[in-house]
Amino acid sequence: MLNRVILIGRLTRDPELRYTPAGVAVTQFTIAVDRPFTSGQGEREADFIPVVTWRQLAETCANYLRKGRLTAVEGRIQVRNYENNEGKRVYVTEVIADNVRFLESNREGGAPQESGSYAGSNNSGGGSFGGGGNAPYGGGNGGGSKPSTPRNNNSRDPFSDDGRPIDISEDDLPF
Amino acid sequence: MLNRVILIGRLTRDPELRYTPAGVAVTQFTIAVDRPFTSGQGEREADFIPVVTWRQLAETCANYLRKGRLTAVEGRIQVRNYENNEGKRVYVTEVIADNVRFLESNREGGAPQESGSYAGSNNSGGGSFGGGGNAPYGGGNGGGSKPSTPRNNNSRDPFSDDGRPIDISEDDLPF
Amino acid sequence: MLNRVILIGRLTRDPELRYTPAGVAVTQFTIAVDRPFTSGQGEREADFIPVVTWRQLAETCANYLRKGRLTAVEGRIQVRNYENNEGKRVYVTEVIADNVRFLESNREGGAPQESGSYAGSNNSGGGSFGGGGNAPYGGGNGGGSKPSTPRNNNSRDPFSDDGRPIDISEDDLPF
Amino acid sequence: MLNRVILIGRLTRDPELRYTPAGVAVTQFTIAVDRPFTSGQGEREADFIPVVTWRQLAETCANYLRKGRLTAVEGRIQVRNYENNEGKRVYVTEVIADNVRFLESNREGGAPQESGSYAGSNNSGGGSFGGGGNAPYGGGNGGGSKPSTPRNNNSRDPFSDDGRPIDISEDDLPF
DNA sequence: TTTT
DNA sequence: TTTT
Repeated sequence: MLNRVILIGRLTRDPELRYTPAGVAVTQFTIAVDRPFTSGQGEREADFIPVVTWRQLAETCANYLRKGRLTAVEGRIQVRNYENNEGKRVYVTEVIADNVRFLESNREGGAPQESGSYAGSNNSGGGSFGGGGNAPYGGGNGGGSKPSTPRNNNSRDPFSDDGRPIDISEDDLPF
Repeated sequence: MLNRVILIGRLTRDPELRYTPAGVAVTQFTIAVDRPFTSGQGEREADFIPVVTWRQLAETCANYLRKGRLTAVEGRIQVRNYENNEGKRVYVTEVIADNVRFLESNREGGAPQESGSYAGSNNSGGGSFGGGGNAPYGGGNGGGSKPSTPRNNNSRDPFSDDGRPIDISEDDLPF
Repeated sequence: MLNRVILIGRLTRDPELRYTPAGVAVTQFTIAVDRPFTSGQGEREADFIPVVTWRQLAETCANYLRKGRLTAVEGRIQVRNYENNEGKRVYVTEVIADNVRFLESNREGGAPQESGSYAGSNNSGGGSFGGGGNAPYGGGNGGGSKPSTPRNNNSRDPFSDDGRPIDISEDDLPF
Repeated sequence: MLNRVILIGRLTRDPELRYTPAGVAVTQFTIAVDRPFTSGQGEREADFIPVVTWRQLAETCANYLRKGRLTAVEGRIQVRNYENNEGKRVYVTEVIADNVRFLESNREGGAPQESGSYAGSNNSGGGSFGGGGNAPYGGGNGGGSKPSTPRNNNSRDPFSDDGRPIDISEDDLPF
């Protein structure tokens, strides 16, 4: 009946923008959030929490977020599951974000960017990677930063780019 | 740097109280939270979110929560991982709760219990299931408790209806 | 840049539905939230927090909420100010809610209603109190409804008790 | 029963550190949070939200926060009231913070500081303004920043420094 | 009375 | 598999 998450942490990699077969933008990234205490061994640990954004917000995140950036994320916890190639049910827990705030700007030494986007209207999509990424608030994009090429290739990760269509079905589309 | 979750939903089962080898109480349960929208096929789905509580709060939850009960949970997302018996790394995402509110009492037809506990002091543990379940706030009640009348609500309420037009202008309209 | 509030408490009065001159529905109510500690004199105190809802949600609240009901509110803090009749600036702090959950049903002894509404589309307003109060999710129920059995909870639950020791190590112990 | 607030915004002034007669540190500051929409006149507005911190966290905030800094605040809404000098009851709404995160460092062009503090242990206090401000994490304090001298002098503001003891009683002391 |  |  109520499901609300707020996180502040840093991206572990550049975000990955994809499109569903129907052309809806999705971007995924992981945010590292330091724990508020140290482990038994005196080490400061972090939780690595997967985040998913959809549509306009997906494109904004792909355009503006980068590895290492301090970021605030607001959303809800979602647990989806699928059957892997060994016939075993795998559970994936993600934060579906509807609000993302960029707490550090693109420019070196610059101030945090007073931007971010609430989940916006549907994007009729083109399907081409990185296409149509409308900048919010008319801003220059701040650097050669086109959305990073995916680096990982683990068939268990629903977001890995292995040339096959993503395993997020249209059914997972929120709102 | 910040990691906060608030959930309201229902327990899918009775909670399970265990003790670590060192005698620290842990209880786990899963809370079903309905999604705020219907799926493509028009069905209302839910997320099943695992919750973990420790120490005194663990014992209180084990004593007072039951399958089906409406419950509010406050905590943080934790992602731990371990190697399974096939040598594969498995990731487990849980909400570590530090505040749990029982929104329905134990007795049929009763009012929600105005209780719940913040994470408390360490419990040196006994090991026996259900042992030591100290009632919060002085005692089993759960009883005839009709919704408490709000404490005081005299002329101080700025929203009392005194027949004059409201002082909210159109400018205050959000969204 | 981010402003999020979640409250659970009880209404101090029935909600008040008004309409702006342009016919937009607004309802206001105050929610009493017990403090999580007792005062120096050992009394349990509460905060009385004013809540405002707009449009469809305003009408739903006016139709379903009543004095004393346990209610969850999600929204943002707003501080507005106006000049009073003595020419003095008065500051008013309210929670502008975009999500309200009714944790107790209308009928005595009934289960909490699995309803509530996200801020919806504009309502062109009628002006008559209680008009148009569309029940959310198809209808008056409120009835014999014993807590719904959680939808499904088959073998997928990672916390089912299968007799083996739990896989949480002492290292996972927080705080 | 549950009362949680999370804010991200900028300080409108340097924070003000005081001590209660019993020597407990309190600091107050206001955080400006931009609204997520523009007003009818197309202007972007903000809410100015008063924040109070106690004890160790109060001293940390006084030492590290400055006007204009981007800051995350976690806490609860508190509504207290007192009688002003005209015998009228005045309501004051504040966020009592138990977690504050400094999202911008003290150094120009530097990275956000991975610090902040959870509400800590009591401080037996000295009573002298600015005394005893133990730096967290052993850090140098980062600049000529001694706690700002108070600037405002409105007898209605419980935090104004007019030479009289503050009107926050020991009773308001949380936890 | 306000921050970028 | 991870961020500063």
